[in-house]
Amino acid sequence: MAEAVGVSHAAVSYAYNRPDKLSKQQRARILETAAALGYPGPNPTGRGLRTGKIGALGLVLTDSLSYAFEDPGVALLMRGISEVGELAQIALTLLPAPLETTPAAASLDTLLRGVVDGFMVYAMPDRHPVLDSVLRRRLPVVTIDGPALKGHSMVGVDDRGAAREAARHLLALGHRDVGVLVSRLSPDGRSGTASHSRVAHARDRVMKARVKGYRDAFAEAGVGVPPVVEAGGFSAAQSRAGAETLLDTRRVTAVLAATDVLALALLEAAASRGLRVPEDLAVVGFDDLPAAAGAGLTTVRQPMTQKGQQAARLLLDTIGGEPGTHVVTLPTELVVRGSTAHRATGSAASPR
Amino acid sequence: MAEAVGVSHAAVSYAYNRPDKLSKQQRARILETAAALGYPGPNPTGRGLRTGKIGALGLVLTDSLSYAFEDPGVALLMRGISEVGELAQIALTLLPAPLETTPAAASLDTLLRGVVDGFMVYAMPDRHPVLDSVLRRRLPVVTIDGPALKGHSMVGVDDRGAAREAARHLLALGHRDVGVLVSRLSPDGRSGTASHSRVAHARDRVMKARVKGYRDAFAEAGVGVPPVVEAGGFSAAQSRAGAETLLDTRRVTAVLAATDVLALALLEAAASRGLRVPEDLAVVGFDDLPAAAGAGLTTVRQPMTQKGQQAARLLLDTIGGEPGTHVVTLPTELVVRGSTAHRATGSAASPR
DNA sequence: CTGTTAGCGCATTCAC
DNA sequence: GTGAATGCGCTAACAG
Repeated sequence: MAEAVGVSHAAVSYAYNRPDKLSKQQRARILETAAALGYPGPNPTGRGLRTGKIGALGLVLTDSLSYAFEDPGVALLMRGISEVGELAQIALTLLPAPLETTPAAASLDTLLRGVVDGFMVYAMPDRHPVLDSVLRRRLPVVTIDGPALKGHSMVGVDDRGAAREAARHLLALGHRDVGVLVSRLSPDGRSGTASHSRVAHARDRVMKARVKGYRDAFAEAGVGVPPVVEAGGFSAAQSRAGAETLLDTRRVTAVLAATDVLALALLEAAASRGLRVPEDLAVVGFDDLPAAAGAGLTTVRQPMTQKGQQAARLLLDTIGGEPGTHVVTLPTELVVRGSTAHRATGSAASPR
Repeated sequence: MAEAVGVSHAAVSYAYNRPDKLSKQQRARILETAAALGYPGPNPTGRGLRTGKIGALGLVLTDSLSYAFEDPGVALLMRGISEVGELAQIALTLLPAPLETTPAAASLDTLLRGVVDGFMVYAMPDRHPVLDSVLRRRLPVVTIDGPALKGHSMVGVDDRGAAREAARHLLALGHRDVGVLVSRLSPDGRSGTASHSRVAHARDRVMKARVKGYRDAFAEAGVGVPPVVEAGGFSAAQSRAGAETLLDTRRVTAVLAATDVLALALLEAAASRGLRVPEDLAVVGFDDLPAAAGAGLTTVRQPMTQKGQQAARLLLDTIGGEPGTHVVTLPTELVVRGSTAHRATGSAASPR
């Protein structure tokens, strides 16, 4: 420490944090000699230990971070978080929540060791062990898209209601042979047609809620339960494969894709086999990613950036000591574009 | 602390970090009572203070983080970093490097307070004050795409050489009336046609290097220096505006766009005014973003993900105590697609 | 205004 | 094997 240069220990601390508690010249001299000696200023770790505040928000993402960056939605979410974080001079720390197959000890390491003031948990399947780790830290937590954690805030949308509306749209257009395409119902890598039981036991709350919403609409309309095909994951390759599977095995005039990534893959798959959209195949997505507009995709818009903003604000408030458990539900909106702008005629696209 | 429950202070530390230095049952009992008492395990801040290692890499991004997520290249970079970081059980902390117009005190706060083991600095213009802050911390630093910092490693590509090749490609196709479109030469918000002097004093090294490369090729070919139009920033809106400006003010048969985002904006602008690509207008981009392939864009491929991987590895090595300053230059490659697959005829697209 | 004191939670010596 | 002492760098409270 630089107190060797004249003053005492605490004085230099004041020089940095409490300019008012020091004479102007004293402070100037301290800062000056600090610069001369190459003292980098108060050590953040020491300060953190003392104050209990680090200045970083943790964002816990499913599986590997490297996947997360493939998902355009995650970028929007982070963007929202950043906007709020920057204002508060707070950094954003990305914490991967490893696959459950990883050895337990190692898997929780990053979480348990993450130097943050609180956590935001995104897209975590039910019963994921990482939830326990996060809770164990006894820091403020905000979940995004659930799960609802007792005593913690949460932000999300009404996935079920929004999906219901998407399905109603298709039904109103006259579609009766409709397929449902989801990314994954549970993180076990399975793909293909999903049984009723698999849907019922799905651990991905969001996918499950959307499927439920779709079914609601079919039940209302007195139309039979639509078949559900699972891509097995979120990657572009898996999405494309799922789309192909659906088109190969089902005779449908329309598809309810539970995410835009799936819907976009479906559009490509349809094009590659010469299906016209929406004449031969109508497609509805979910999310309204930036790419959806360009592709003319009818989809459910959900405000990802706002989700991030809200989550960050909620977390910051909780860290700041504000009490209360908030559940924020953001609005969604069905955006009708070219991929469904057509009345179904009854001539279903047939399997290959 | 939980030593009230039987054993002493250090024992519980051993229980977590040195399983070998404790009897099996002792350790089991400690961990068990810890769980019962809800002890979250060693406090990361305390540990960090003691060991000097935090378990997080800082990524310093230009301007605001919220912008950063608009840039598809940043996502690829982060992806590469994450792949390496995850393996090492290291978190990634995003640090915004505020605009220079922000009050100095506040602007450096996040950097100086960031609790990380080292920094990766991306796309920082020359003489940006944030560089001083980073250096002041006396932590390991790796710059990505420069600037070269004495005593620190750096990873990048040969922007000038790659750009030269892109320009040669256009020249070989017979183009003589070529425009250059760049995002920004210096972070001062200026846009429009850039003077020779503005190019010479550009603070964005990457843009400057690419322009130089383009010019190299024109000099080689004995063709006059191409005009440079500056979009003024990286956003979609600015890119589009820059594209319009170029097409409005210059009579060109081809454009060298210094980034794919610009090239894609150009493609849209061209389409909206009925210009055929490549017949009326040839376009070459730079980066080879995922979207480039879909758009049939001829472009220079640079391995963004690998850049991230390399940077993270280099930083981890340095943190690990490995000495040496490395400069890693990754390879690039010209990818020819539809946007230039045509010989120029001499009939230049005319300004509106 | 200034200097002194105490401890934030931990990992690591060193004795036992 | 185990326990006790030391200090990582800092800030807040207090005494001058």
